[in-house]
Amino acid sequence: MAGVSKTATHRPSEEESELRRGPWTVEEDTLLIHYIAAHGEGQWNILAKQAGLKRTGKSCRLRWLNYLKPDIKRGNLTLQEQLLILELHSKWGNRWSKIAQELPGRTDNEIKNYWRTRVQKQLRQLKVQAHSRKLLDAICHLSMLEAMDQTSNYSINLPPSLHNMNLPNSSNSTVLLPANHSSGAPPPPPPRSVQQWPEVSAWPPSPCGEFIESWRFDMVEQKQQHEPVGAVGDWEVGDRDAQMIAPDWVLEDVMVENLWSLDHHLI
DNA sequence: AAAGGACACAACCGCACGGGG
DNA sequence: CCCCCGTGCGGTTGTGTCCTT
Repeated sequence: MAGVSKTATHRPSEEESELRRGPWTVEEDTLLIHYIAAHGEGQWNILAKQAGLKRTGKSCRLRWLNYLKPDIKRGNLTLQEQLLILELHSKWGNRWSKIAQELPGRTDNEIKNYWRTRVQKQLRQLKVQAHSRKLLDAICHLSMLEAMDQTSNYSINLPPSLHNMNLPNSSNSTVLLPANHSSGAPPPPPPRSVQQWPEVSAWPPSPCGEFIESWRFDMVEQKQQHEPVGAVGDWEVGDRDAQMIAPDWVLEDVMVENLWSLDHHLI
């Protein structure tokens, strides 16, 4: 990569030998930031020259959008963000930029890296089938489990897109998420009604339980680093939204078609 | 302590698309 | 209609860091 030139496709120019590649230096970052602060972004090739950067316009644009832009959010993805990525990927596939639009402050590159390094690894290890409803089911279980986690010091607010999923409305699969905990306070303990709040172990076994447990463990490990609730989305969880997915729920056709378009050889 | 492997992430690449000349 | 250029996107790779043996 750095210092590796693909000369077969590289367009030669008189300045080629001066073009820098690889990691950006602090000085380059400073140049780019100051130039954009004064002149705005866009016209990246011109920008690169006028700013005195020995980089391609493309490289400048990428550096700005993925790293230097002021509203870029640093740090680990929150649970909410991870769940949203899972859900959106199930709908849109590898449309990283589109997914990134739903996560303010996160870049498509970051989400893509997260998916390839974390999610795909997990799916591969657990041999979760692509294009299976199991995984989406697991996501819903996972959301619910996290929301009910008594040791959690944060609350989880499902993204609106999850509320719009085609969930069944059967009486034995409702009201598993305590409503009215979107203000940042920890979720209240669930009422001990067996019918409404069955013990986790008494729930219908998830078709992807191993995946869930693995994922939960992964998430618990990250809890120390989580941002305060509300730092990302202000998703509200209302009574209507506090519904749990049943094990036999029906996927919308479009979701089935787009579900987990992972590389088949990896699964 | 050292070596090798695994992992995470920044950065690059090719390609596609749209607008302007 | 064609060409050029800027931009955006998804896939891939290089490299530093962490982990394991």
